[in-house]
Amino acid sequence: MDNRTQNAFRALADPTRRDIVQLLSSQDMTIGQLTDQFDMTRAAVKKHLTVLSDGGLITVETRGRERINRLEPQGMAPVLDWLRYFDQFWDDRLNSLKEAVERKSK
Amino acid sequence: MDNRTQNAFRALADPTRRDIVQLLSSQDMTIGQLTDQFDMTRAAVKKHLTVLSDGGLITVETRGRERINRLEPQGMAPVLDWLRYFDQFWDDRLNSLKEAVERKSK
DNA sequence: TTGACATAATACCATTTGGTATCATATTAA
DNA sequence: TTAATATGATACCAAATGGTATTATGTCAA
Repeated sequence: MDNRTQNAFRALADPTRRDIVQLLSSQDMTIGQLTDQFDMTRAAVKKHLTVLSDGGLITVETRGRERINRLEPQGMAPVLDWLRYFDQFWDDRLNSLKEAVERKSK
Repeated sequence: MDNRTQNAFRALADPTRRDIVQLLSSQDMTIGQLTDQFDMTRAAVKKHLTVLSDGGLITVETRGRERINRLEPQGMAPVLDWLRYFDQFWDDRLNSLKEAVERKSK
């Protein structure tokens, strides 16, 4: 049982959590800042952050009374590894992904 | 609300369903054949197949009294598209993914 | 036509999930 | 020191989820 893979996939299964990941990709944020972006309580956002943390997708740094939530890029690795299992099935949408990465790395 | 993306991520969130996807990647299978691979009832497997179908990851072809479950590679596209959003965050595990695809396409 | 086979559908159940409300804790600033 | 701020923790709830058992439907073969 690969818990890292399971926890990462589980973390990405909820739309609010995927939105949080996108928000954190542009900027580190506190729970308070994140909560402002959603129509739910801070406690609910906190639960989502716990699931994201369990999934290895974010890390938290305490700074004074604030806690900075930060995207952990390596956390996506188990997901990418699992997807690679299906090389032979992917269509050219994956090729465009590949090309985008190539453009970036130039 | 992008239901395709949500349904695909949801479909991949369960370990049994990911196992089913892997099994179907090597061979099309009926429910009966799939059920043999798991320690659960046919009804439970059927539910997972419904979720996978909702997620666009499999298609079903009726052949006589059998129903052949087949992997639908394009179904992974919404997931890949979403992941591409994070180009700038990915580490070299993505590069190795890119390289694997390049090797294949030669 | 009848029985066996392959599957679908439904009702039901325990647990998990996503949310709220409330209370507790720690830090900053006046 | 005390009040405001930022967050954590807990109890609780409704709905979704993952499973079973049971019943129904359609197809193949003798």
